[in-house]
Amino acid sequence: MDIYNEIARLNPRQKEAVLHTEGPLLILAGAGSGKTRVITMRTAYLLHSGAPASSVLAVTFTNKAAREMKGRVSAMLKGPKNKGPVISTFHSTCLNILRKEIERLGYRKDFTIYDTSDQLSLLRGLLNDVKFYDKSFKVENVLERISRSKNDMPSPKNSVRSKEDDIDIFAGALYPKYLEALKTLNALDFDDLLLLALKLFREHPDVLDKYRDRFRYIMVDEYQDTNRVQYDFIRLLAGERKNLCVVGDDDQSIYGWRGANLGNILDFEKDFPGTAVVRLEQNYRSFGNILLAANGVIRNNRKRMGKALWTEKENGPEVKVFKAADSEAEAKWVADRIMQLKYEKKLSYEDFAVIYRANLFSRQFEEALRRERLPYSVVGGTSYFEHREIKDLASYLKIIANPLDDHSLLRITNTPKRGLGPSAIIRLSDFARDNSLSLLEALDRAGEITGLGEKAAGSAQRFAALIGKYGELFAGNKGMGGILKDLTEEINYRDHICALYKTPGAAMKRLENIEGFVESLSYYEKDNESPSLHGFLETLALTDMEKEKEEKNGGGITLISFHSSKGLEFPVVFIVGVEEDILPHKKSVYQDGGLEEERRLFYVGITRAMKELHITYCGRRLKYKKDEPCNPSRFLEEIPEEVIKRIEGIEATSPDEEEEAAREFFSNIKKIIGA
DNA sequence: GTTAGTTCTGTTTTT
DNA sequence: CAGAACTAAC
Repeated sequence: MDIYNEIARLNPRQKEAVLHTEGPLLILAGAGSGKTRVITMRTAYLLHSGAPASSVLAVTFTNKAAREMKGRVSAMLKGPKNKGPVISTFHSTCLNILRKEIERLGYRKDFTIYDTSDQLSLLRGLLNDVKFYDKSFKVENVLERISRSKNDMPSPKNSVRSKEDDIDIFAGALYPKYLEALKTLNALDFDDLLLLALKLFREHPDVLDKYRDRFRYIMVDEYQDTNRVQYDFIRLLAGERKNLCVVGDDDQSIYGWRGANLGNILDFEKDFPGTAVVRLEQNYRSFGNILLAANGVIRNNRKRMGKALWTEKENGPEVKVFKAADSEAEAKWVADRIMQLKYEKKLSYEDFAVIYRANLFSRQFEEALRRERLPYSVVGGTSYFEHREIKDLASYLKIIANPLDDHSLLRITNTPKRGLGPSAIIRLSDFARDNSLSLLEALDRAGEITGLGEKAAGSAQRFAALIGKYGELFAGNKGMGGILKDLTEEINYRDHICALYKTPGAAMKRLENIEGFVESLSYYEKDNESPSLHGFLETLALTDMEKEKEEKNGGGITLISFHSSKGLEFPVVFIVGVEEDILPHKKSVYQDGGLEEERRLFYVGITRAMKELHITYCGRRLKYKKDEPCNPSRFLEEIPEEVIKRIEGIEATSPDEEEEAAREFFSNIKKIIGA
């Protein structure tokens, strides 16, 4: 049997994790400890020892992780090519359940999913009719609070709501309105997907039983990133059987700001008595010195399970710490160093990564690399779905798929212009409200509205008819790409875009995006067994459309943020901008647990490196407009000095910072006295 | 309904 | 400084 051979090649800890199939299991998988290998093999072993594939559920956070795991599992189960286990993200797992059962909760089945930008614009609209709207509250912050309260619902474990500030109170006041709005729009936001699935389990034991009976073995990846709702969901699903295996690394929890609850992993043993804990501490990725640096840093965190990576590999070169005069010098040094190493060690560009705290830092490195003609690609940044034209077209599809979605309809009633300005819209929405109609129905019956001009009424009715017509066309579920294309032509969207963007280049780009969007619908249709408009919209909302990204990532040196780098590895890593106020980010220092999370971020960065690690910081840096001196990060001192080799840049730190400060001081005084 | 001018604010990001 | 987001004026 092949699988036993494979298992025999594992280290003792790994083996233990793979062979433990019944009862709760916590795998603390350090960076580079062969985690993916263990969980795929564990899955294979489960199936091999007789568990039906459909009884195994593996939940991940990202589509990427799910895809990767699926690929590796199916490669391992080369024999019978029948259906594998269910491997999907939290959100799509819940969505699949809701699609079948949501009517139990009094929702309609044809709901649509609102992404963050939908949520924001919905909130903006709501904000306008709220009294105490303090403009210093940003919609984003309000949404964050709302989402937060959705995610850490009070429960015995965290009922203490210590800090309540004005935004909290405000968000609290808005919360019910927001929920109500979503409900009437027949829409769910991302949080709802999880929350409602949980509600379903809580309120309908028969449904819960059904799924408990089906999923007998559950695995959760990146468990340190789970929030309260996810925790409850999983715990319920695992039920009495508790064949629950969670895999994670408390030291790599870097999404606390998004609601991840480190307590979930720290308290797992308490919550599931009899848990077997397996620590995977042997690292197969990095040279010794890199691990010494990583351990040295992370050791300073108090809230953790405790774990130290070790390796059989040699120590390798020291960690280079470079102090640059300024950010330009930093970028140039990195570029030069890459050229040199590439040549010396015969590496390829793909072997290098530059890791920074915030995406905006990518710029200086892009410039330096471009100057030296080194190929690179930037990971992250604004997604293509943020583009207005994509959102417009998506809104068309949404209202077609979900006739109750007033909000999406609102976005496009006058896009492109069809003579339905604000006053007409107000009349229409009033009419809808007074007669408890959806906005679309109101448009259809615009003729009955007193005070609405004939022209506007006609336009509204024509528009409603258009939506109705395409509703029927799309209901056929075939040739949807073509139908969408017809739609864009019928509404003259092309002209709209050309009028909007004056430069031909910009307009061209937008038009290409539109074409791309139509293509992605056609592609979805071809790729899917039973395609539907709803299905497409779900894919749109729930997947990152990785193909797009991968095409964009044309190889070369990788420029990436700490957050996105998690899970990746590179032979040579440069961690840049390791300065106070940047790496422990200025704002993080005040949040509780903030500093420790920043430290974990640094730890994640360090452990990406396989062979060589470089850390850089600047003596001074352009901040907004001013050139300000900066200090090395406090985390640097936590790296054991013996693994470090310091390199000083040319002493360009102005020999007398004091003199400069003095000069500034005097010029300020001059200003004050009005000289 | 658009356009130009003004103010403000600068993390991390998946679903 | 640069980009977004909001306002005021055409």
